[in-house]
This record gives sequence, structure tokens and C-alpha cells, in this order.
Amino acid sequence: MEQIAARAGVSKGTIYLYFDSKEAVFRALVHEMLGSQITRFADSARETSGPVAPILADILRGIGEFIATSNRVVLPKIVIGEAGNFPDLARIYREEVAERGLALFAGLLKRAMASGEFRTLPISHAARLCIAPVLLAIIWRTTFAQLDSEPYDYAGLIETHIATLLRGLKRRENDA
Amino acid sequence: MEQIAARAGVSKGTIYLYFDSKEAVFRALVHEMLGSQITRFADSARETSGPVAPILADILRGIGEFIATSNRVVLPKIVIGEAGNFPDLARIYREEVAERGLALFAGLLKRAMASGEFRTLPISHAARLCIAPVLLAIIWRTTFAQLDSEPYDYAGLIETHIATLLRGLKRRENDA
Amino acid sequence: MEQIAARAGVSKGTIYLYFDSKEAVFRALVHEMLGSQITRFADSARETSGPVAPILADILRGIGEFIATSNRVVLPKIVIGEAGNFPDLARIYREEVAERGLALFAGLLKRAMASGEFRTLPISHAARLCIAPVLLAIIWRTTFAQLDSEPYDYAGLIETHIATLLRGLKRRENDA
Amino acid sequence: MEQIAARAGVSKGTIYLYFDSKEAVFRALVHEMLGSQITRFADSARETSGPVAPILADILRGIGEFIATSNRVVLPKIVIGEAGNFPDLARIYREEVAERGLALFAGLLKRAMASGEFRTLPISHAARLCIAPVLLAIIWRTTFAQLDSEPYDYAGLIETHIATLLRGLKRRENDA
DNA sequence: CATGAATGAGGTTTCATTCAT
DNA sequence: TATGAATGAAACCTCATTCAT
Repeated sequence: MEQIAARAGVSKGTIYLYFDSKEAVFRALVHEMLGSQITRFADSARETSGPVAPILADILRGIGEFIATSNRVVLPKIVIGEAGNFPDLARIYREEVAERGLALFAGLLKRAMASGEFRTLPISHAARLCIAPVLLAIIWRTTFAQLDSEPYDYAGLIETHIATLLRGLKRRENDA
Repeated sequence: MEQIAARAGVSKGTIYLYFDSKEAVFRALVHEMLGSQITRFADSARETSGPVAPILADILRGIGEFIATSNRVVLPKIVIGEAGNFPDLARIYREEVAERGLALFAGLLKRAMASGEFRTLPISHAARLCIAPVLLAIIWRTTFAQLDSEPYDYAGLIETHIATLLRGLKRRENDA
Repeated sequence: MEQIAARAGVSKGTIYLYFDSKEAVFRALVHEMLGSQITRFADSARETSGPVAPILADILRGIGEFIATSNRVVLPKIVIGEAGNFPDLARIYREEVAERGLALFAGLLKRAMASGEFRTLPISHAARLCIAPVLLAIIWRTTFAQLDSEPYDYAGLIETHIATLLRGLKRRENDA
Repeated sequence: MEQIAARAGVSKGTIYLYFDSKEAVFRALVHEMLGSQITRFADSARETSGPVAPILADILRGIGEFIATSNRVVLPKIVIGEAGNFPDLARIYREEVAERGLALFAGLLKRAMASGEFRTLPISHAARLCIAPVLLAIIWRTTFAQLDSEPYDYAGLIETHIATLLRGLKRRENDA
């Protein structure tokens, strides 16, 4: 809390004028900084039509840039670290970010499988495969990155992910 | 520390006869419970020859089972959560587990790319793609799983990962 | 302070325009809400003549009604609770309320003993006996009463007190 | 808590090895230092027979000495001061001390009224009259006494109380 | 005059660490 | 070697008090 206060340029007590508890601060941060972002992605995805592959690629590139540049990436890490202390926080994060992020990908995947663009796979697993490298990048940046002198090439990772994932998902002519 | 002591069947004070600090305990745990595991996987991988795909699949299945059943999965989560408090712990984990795990996959990928089994991709990115779903499963189990009544199907996730990843990596006849 | 401010219909800061500190607020409250009340009782007692017993009964009934109905009863409780933090507050209360309340009863008792209405007893002790049940009622109402569904019968307590006290104090024919 | 720890000659943290919370400390103190005392008084009262007046006098003298000499008298004052913060504490005190203390006197009074030793009065009010001067002495000692150079004569107060109370309670020949 | 946002000292509680036994 | 009682620094939180507006 001291760090949060310092970062906000106020004293420790001031935070409690606006939030009931440490957990409430985290909840609000998760909601404001991640939940709203997810909403934006989901809205733009819903308005699309046609092939899913380029949309998926765009979304992943967007998230990739977010991970590489925004310092909000610390939030997922905080949730992971504090989940034991604040079970409610884990629940909120799961509902507001994890489930909704997965639903976003699941929707696109379902569409692509229905149209024959992607081959048929268990949706919930496939959705997790889409974001797994994203999570890895988040963990890497927030846990190990400060040990390195030069930053990791997050964009490159995401591009390799996109290329490999789409190739792994797309239906081919001689597929069943 | 109290929980660790209780789990070990000794008193809190006794731990300090064998370890200098909480961080030292974590370091030893990471070394003993994860590092050695990695060594075993790496040894068995080095002794193989022939197509890489089934080896990759076997390793991932092995890790998948580990994640679904062992309670050592909490260690990566602890490292992530405590990286801020104990920077040394993050460094050790990275050196003993992350880098060596990545090297294990990188070695196999290099071999497969050289033989023409896999297409050519940036090795360090591709290696991360191999373990990304594994990390997601770890985070999921240690952070969100207790919110659910029935356990997540980790084996199914891993199988979908293997299928998609290999399809995404394998060279095809009309590839360059 | 927040509650006091809200009750007064002003903001917390405003209180500090009129009072130097929390203690000063309490001092003023004690003075205004209790001290002045005592003055009124004392004035009316001084103007009386004749038998003391009915006067004593009237005063006790007046105080009893105050205890049962006014929310100023919290003040003595506050003084008791905060005496450690604000020694000055205890001093003020003692001077403005306790001593003067005791003096009021002591005056009446002295008169009654001089006239032979009451038997001779140590005045300062006897004065305390007069108000002891009053104090008990105050403590009861402010400390335990909210635990009960139906209110305690303060008037009944006071009547029993008056009856017993006067019988205990009055001189009888065959007394020395 | 700091004061309690200092008084016990230990550090603040040590208290939490033996008690769960500040409230638990108070609860235990009330139970150990007052509840058990009440039990002792109640036990010895139950074993008596014959006239109630001398028993009542003895008990009141015992309590009077306790008030004048023991520093446990701070406990009732603490309960009064903290009742707002810890409603449970008030409940415990009421159940363990107040109600049982009142029951002790109520039992004796009932006996005396049945035998014709005392005249008939509302028991619950009369029981409160017995202890009211005791409460006053407690409040006086813990709230105002430190302002005085010489100690108040608690024994004298109790003797005057006993004399007046018994005279007020006892039946007389020409009573109904 | 009045506000209410901000402060910071102080209170309760936790927990990694130490040490006498 | 092992214990577990004790410590004290640090975490979360509250609230009397201040001050720019």
C-alpha cells in the first residue's frame, strides 16, 4: 500500500478515503484497468465478420503491445501473488478478466469452426491455447525481465505464436 | 514458514538449523523439486533420436500429469508471488528451471528444424510456445482451481496443445 | 468527531473553527449539557424549605427521567471511557458535574440532619449513596441496554431507590 | 495493547501467541479476574443460612476491599470504554459479571423477603441498589482518584451504604 | 465562514527470525 | 539436534487534526 500511495503521490491514509481496503483497491484496479480493456476488445471483435484468422491476429498483436509497454501488466501478477490472501480478488479477476477473455476467443473460434475455417477442437481448450503465450509474456515481464539488460522481444513471440497457432488451427483440404 | 514446518513435521525453529532464511528454503525447494525434475527430462530427451514430435508429446504429457497431480505446482506460483520480495529467488528459478526448461525444448526444436521435420522458426520464441500452456495450467490450478467444484481437464488441454502445436510446427510438402 | 459533526449538520473541519480539539468539544458538551442542568437543579433546591425528603425524591425523579429519555447520558460514559486519554476532561467533569452534584445532595442532607429529619451520617458518603443508583442507570443504559429488546424500567428503579434510601436515612422515634 | 504488554513484561507480539485479538484478551481478563471472583462470592453465599443482613454486609465489605486495593478494578472501566468498539465484550461482561452479580444479590434478597427479614420490593431493582455504590466506587477510583493526593475512604462509603441499605430494606414491626 | 481532501501518528495484527533450554 | 516462546519490524487501517479553496 505504501508503494501504491507513493506512486499516486499521496500518503498512505489518503487511499482509504477512496477505497475500503487493500482488496478493494486491487478490485478496482482489475476492474478499471483490465476489465474495461477486455470489454473494448470484445466489442470490436463482435462487430467483425468474415475470416477469423486476421481478427485473432489483430487481437493478439494488440494484447502483445499492451504487455510490452503498459505497466498495468503487474496486475495479473499481483492477483496471482495475493490470491491466497484475498480469495475474493481471485474470483473477481477470474470473472472480470479470465472468463471474459476466454469467452472472447471462444466466440471467435466457434465461428471459425462453424464456417470451416478452423478444424473442430474442444473450444475451451483451444481458447486457452490462444492466450497461453500472452500469460507467459506477462509472467516473464513482471517476474524475470528486470534481470535482463535488454528487453525481451515480445512482439516477435506474439508473431511466432500467431503463425504457429493459425497453422495449427486452420482446416486443410485433405482434412476430414 | 509455520505451514512448511508443520508439513515437514518439525517446529518452526528447526528449519533455521538447515536454512538461513525463508528465501533459502524456497531456493532449495525450487532446486530439489523442480530443477532435478528438469534434469531428468533433459537427460531422457538427450538420449533420444529420430522424429522429435513424439518425444515432445511425451514430455508435455509428463509435465501435464505433474501439473494435474503434484502439489509441487505451488512452487512456480510462489516464485511469481514472491519475486518482488526475493529477487534472488526469481533469479534462481529462472536459471534452474525456466532457462533449462526452455533449453530442453530449444534443443529438440533445433534438431527437428535441422532434419526438416519442423519448419524454421525463431527457436527461443518457439520454445516458449511449447511451455506456455503448461504455465497457464499451473497458474490456473494454483490460483483459480479452488473456486471450482470439479477439476479442470488438464490432460485434455495438453492433448489439444500437442495436436495444435505439432500441426503448427511441422513442415508440409509444399512448404518452402 | 465525524459523528459529532454529522449530528451537528456541519463538516468535520468546521468543528475546529469553534473548538481547539476533541477534548475541548467534550469539555464544552459537559459544561453546556450537564453543568447547566446541575445549576438548574441546585438553584431550585436552594429555594426550598421544609422537609427534605420530598425534595430529594423530586430531584431523583427528574434525573431518572433525564437518564431514561435524554441522549446526553452518553456524556458521563464518554468521560469514563476517555479519562485515560484526556485527564483534563476527567478533571472538568469532576469539577463541573460530579462535585457540584454531590454538593447539591450534601446541602440537602446537611439540612435534614440538622433539623432531625435524617439521622446523622457522614455527609460525603451519604451524598454518594443518593446518586449511586443514578450512575448505575447511566452505565446500564449506555453500555448494556442495546443488548435488550425491551427497555429497562428506569423509573421503577428510581422509585425503589427513593423508598429505600429515605427509609434508610430518616430518623426514627427511638433513634438516639 | 502496548501497555498491557509492557505491564506483562513482554513485547506486543507476544500477546498474540496466547490470545487471538484485543477483544479476546479483555474477554479472558473479565472471565479470569472477575467471573471467577463472582463464582467464589456466589458459592459462599449459597452455603449460608439464617439472617441475610450480615451476609449481605460481609459480601459488600469483601467487594469494597477489592475495589480499594486490587488493580483489577480497571476492568469494568475498560468494558465501559470499549463497549462501543467491541459489543461482544459488553455482552460477555454482562453475562459473566453483571447478571451473575445481580443474581447473587437477588437470591439473598428473595430469601430475606420470604422469611420476613426484609420487606417486599421489586427484586431486580433492589439487587441493583445493593451494588450501585460499589459501581460508583469503581468509577470513582478509576476515573477521578488520580486527581487526588489522598485516597478516598472506600471502606467508609461501604459501611455507610451497608447501614443505610439494611435500614431501608429491613421490615419493621408495624410494617404491613 | 465552511468545506472536505489530505495527512501522519498511532493502533491492531502478522510473521520471519532468534535464542534459551 | 530440536523446541517453541519471544521478538520486533512491517503490514493494514483509523481518526484527530490541518489547510487550500
